[in-house]
Amino acid sequence: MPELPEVETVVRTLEKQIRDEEILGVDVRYAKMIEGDAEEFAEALVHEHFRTFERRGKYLIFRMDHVTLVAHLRMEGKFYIMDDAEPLNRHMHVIFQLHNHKQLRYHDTRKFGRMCILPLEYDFTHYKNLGPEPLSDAFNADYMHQYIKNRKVPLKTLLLEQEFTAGIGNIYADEILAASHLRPGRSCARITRKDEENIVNNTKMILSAAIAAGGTTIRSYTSSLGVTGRFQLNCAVHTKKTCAICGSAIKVKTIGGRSSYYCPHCQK
DNA sequence: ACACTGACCTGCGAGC
DNA sequence: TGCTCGCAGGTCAGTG
Repeated sequence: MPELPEVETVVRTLEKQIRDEEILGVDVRYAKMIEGDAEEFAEALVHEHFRTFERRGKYLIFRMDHVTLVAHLRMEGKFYIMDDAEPLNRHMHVIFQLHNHKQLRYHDTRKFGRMCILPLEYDFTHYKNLGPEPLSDAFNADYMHQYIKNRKVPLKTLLLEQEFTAGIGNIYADEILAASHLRPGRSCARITRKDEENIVNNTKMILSAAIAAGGTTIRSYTSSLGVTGRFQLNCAVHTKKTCAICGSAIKVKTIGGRSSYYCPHCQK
């Protein structure tokens, strides 16, 4: 379940670990992981160096010398940096050979993650119709007000729409709505201007707190644990049994096809 | 244009 | 104990 804060942590951690490292070879062990031709993917990356590290929504973006490498972890994707003498397991699907017997390994139990190659100068501003970054000034109450005009989807569904804002997943969507005292099933057509401001402000607060918390794990990073970041920091409602504020039993409801946790007392 | 559903995958836990 | 079944969830194609 890596969402924006986790992806940000992974990108910053990898930057520390493999910046300017050269790829000597690429072994794609599960071809469907690659969008496009897996052999061309591998060939395009040989002798390329990891130059800069960016994130757009939940996408990891590595600018190399002549191409851009893009990766999406989906639910369970993880990068590991390991010695090439370490045995591979059956969930390691893409292996990047580096110098000094080092390897960058992509691990994904459910094989949902994807990677692809794009041109070096590719502009990700409108990639896959992604909306504004939630931590940017472009994501504000005015923008939200405009966006939800003529819409009536549940707030939970709205927050998960990457076209609305890029990077929020199931866990943080629940947390943002809990902090905003709004139920996930509430229609976006039935909220006030003040609610819009609360949602925007709480989104920024919760995501930046999560990034700050994830960032602290960089120091304790060890290759055997994978480059993951700290997941699910101090959730108020997600997967909780009782509300930390009022003690009410947390309810679970499927909204937009996803389990949504909320406090029936604190959220209206 | 909008809204909703199923497919993609595998591991795990509940229930029988 | 061993089996089946449903669930987990990000994204996209397909349908209404």
